[in-house]
Amino acid sequence: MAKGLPKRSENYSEWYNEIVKRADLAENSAVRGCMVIKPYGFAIWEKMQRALDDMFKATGHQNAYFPLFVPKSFLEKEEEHAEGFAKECAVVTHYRLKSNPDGKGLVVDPNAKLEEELIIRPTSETVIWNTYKNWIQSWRDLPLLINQWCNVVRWEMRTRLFLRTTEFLWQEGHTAHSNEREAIEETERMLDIYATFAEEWMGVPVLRGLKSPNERFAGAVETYCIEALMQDGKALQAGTSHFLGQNFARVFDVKFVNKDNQLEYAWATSWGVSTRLMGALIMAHSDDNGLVLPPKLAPIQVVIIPIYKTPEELAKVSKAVQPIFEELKAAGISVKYDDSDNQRSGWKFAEYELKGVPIRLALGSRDLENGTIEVARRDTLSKESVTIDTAVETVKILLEQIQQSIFQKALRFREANTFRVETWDDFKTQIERGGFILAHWDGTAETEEKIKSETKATIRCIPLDSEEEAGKCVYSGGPSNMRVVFARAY
RNA sequence: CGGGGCGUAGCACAGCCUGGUAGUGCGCUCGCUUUGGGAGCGAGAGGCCGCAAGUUCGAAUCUUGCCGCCCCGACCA
Repeated sequence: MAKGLPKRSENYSEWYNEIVKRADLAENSAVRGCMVIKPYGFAIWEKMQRALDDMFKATGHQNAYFPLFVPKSFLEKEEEHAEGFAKECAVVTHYRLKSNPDGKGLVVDPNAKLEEELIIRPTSETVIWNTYKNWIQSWRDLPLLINQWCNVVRWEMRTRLFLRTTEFLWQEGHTAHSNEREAIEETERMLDIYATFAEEWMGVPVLRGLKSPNERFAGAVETYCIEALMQDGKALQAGTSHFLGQNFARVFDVKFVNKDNQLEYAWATSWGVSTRLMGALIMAHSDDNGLVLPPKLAPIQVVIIPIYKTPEELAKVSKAVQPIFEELKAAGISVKYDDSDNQRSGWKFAEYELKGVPIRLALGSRDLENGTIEVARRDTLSKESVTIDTAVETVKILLEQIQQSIFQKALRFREANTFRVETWDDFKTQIERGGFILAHWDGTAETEEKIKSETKATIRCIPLDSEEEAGKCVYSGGPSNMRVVFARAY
């Protein structure tokens, strides 16, 4: 176990915080609720960005950039949207400071009050649809498939590194379509991309589903989401894709002439994932030794550590390492040879485990004699010695295996922690133990609200693949034709 | 905004109750010995004890006020 790291099973949130800190991912900044993402953490985020961006481009999307500031009048336009975000907006009211006439420092210059307040974007639907008005005239302008990578600000009461920060990084896609069917297809396509990314890149299995009306994005007709289960039994919403209908087109007057020469409002979608994915990644796989990274997202996939006593010995080891290092690099594998002499090898072992590096190779004089090298995998902590000439091949196979294996492990965990529950008593007992609960729900907001206030459990989603099944609501006993997923969530 | 807790070296903390030389561990610097799972010994550097006022011969310690941070709720990607 990593020295000084709290045990995952004893205090999950402390464990989480320590992993974030000790693995050099991020830290709280001096600015309230904001975080500093450190280079190692950012390198992981960049890998996520690149993979997602490639998927967006492959489905015809283009990147663009829209303003940070949203005039208050924009935000007001769509009523539900405005109401949903009003409580968490940072507002710019002035544009100038001046020296404090009563002493040191600066004060807001009262003469520099803005005529209209500017909101720092909590999301960009309004600025973007205000722009789309000028971009869309004809059905030939559609579909318009735009994404932007940016930061947003939501003034949350309580924050947690990566999971909920006042400012966070994300991508938000905003598309416009000429008809409803195509917009819904887009919404589902993007959800699918998110699910694929979560499972194949992050190794995090997700449920795909619809949000209940209560949990829907403010201003959306339908919100699709992917939900992941963390190791402490709590759910994490990992991505959302919204079908916005014509709501934003209507309030921003985005009309186009269709093929029948009729004026029509455009149909909208929006979808996003954020740096919260970093939190999901950490919580889904890591253990008492630190972070566990899927090879596809690891900034360093293989670390090579020399074991030596004297400089001469190091020189010999380095010479033996060199061809392996080059070959791995040539194979497109990100490899680091850590021959720094300010730490001992045992310290390095622990350090790279803490940082989640998937594979460690260790080579010492004993190996030189035997023509072997030690290969250790981070996910299982198992070690084996292989002959030096098979090392590169072993690494290639192992990287694949680890990627699969951590996904399978997370999947088994989710399966073992998903429960079909029939009675309210069982529900209350099970929710305390964590996990996903599949239960019948009468479909009313009242029941949903009562369950939430009595147990802190929310409907995470109505799974897309769930089958019709007659049953009785676990709370009210009312009729239900489908099970929904309940859990406590981050 | 309610309820708890904490501000002392780069980091983690003790000391405060009962006022009197500023401490410990980690980290850092130097030296020697070590080196196949977070090395050992020795020597050293490093402090406006959160800020301000008060009580006192004397305050890290007592009193009051302020500021900041963390945890638990309400809010949430």
